[in-house]
Amino acid sequence: MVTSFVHGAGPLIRKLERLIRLDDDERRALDQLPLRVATFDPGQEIVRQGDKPQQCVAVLEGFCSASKIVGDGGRQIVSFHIPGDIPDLQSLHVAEMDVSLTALTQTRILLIQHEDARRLCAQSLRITHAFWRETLIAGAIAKEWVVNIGQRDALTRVAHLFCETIARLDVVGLADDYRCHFPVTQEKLGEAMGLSTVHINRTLQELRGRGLISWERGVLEAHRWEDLQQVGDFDPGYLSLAPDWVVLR
Amino acid sequence: MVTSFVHGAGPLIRKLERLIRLDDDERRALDQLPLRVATFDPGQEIVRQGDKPQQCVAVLEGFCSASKIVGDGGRQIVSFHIPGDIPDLQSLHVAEMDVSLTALTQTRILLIQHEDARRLCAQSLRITHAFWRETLIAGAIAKEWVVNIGQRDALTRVAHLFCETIARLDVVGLADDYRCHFPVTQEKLGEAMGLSTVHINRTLQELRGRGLISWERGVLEAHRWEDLQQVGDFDPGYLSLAPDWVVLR
DNA sequence: AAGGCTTTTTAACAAATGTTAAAAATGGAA
DNA sequence: TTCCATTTTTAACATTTGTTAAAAAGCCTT
Repeated sequence: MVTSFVHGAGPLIRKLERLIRLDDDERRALDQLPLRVATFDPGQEIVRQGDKPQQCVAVLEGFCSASKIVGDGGRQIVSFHIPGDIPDLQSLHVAEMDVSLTALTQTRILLIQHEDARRLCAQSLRITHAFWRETLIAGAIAKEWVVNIGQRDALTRVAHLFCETIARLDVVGLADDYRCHFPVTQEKLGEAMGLSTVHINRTLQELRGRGLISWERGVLEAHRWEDLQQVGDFDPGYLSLAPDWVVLR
Repeated sequence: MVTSFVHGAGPLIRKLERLIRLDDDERRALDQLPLRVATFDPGQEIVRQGDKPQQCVAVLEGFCSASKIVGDGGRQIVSFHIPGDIPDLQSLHVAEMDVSLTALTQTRILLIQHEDARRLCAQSLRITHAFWRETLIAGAIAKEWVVNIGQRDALTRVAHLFCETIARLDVVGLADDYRCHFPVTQEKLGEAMGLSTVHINRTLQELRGRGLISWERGVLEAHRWEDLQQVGDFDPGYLSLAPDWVVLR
């Protein structure tokens, strides 16, 4: 892992400001954070299940997955992470990583020492709430994944994931006209959806055959967003937070 | 819904002290909370998906489920809640309830006004962290449910849920020698596991036939805990937090 | 004890998805 | 360009799980 010190809290500040308003003091505190950046190649593990990390990571560029290994050797991807996500914020409170984070593409990661994150929390209740809100969104997405895998057939399930992905990327400006980067193999998609690679392939052909999507060379496009939402039984409500003035005055 | 004012922050204080240490000021603040208790009959909805509640609930007695409805009318239970849980704490930050909470048994619920919870957070960083930690455990359980439903076959899946339930009830002193109340119909169990009632029944017979469990009149017992853990591919790590001194000094 | 509702169990069959293996296509690296 | 590895696609078949319906058992109320 190659890391370098940087003075670039910009992306982190923008991230937190999507979660909650920050005042000048808070922005200044974030700006003074000693941050490092690390780069990972596709397939590299960023953090491993069972690790006891002393830092959190924020995705600057690239895509990652969070996965757990089961007894028989299978792997379940429990979330995909996109730029702006802080996928292991829970490591501030949980002793051992319950998932592995793996880079799906060339990925740039911001490293935030736990110590620094805790100092920030102690200094600013609002930043604490922002962190908490980040983990709540992750929890809401996880619950929706339970529903998706537990109740929906393969076609609906995959359509739902595509909708979720486009919706989340849109928030950070990475989806343009229902078109986004989605650099995942069909095998990975299967691991995320609890489906075999072969069945994923069948399902994709059906979605393409219905003219709902195209997905080539890692670029996903929804051709008829409304219809895709309907086929995917997708309602984006679970992705959004209450306005921060409800929480903090 | 019948409610009555009470002066009984005791259970709430004990709950939070399982999450983080509290000092006298914090205990006093909790003690002064204007709390109400509500009672629900089996099958009654405590909070409904889409609601915008002004309060959180803490389970004092009884069992509840959190579920989401899907487009075709199906229902997925995304979590079971036991005494000590605060199942809708996320409503402090999320505008609309993303799940419905339903009483599975006669249930006593403590109501905490959002306003009061927010004041507590503003007064005590430690209580904020305690709340955050509660939601993180819920998130960890949700991720494990994704794994359970996505990767494990029916037998393993149900065995895993039984292990999780016994382990969680044990923490609050409600499991004795791997024996606990688990007042759920096979239909509900199916909704939780993404399996049909019929298949749940087949699976239970297999578990009983192997002498791993008994489950009669709502009382679940693991006869050979180690073996049940193994069949259920259960590792309780995801249920526990870092000691609080790691987080706050 | 009888009646009626809910829950569990059984059975036969249907459908969705998994498995294995191989062929075709794709994309880098030399 | 060619080669090699990875990924996607196809095919045939196996297995798990779902569906429907009805019977049996359990449980609450009268």
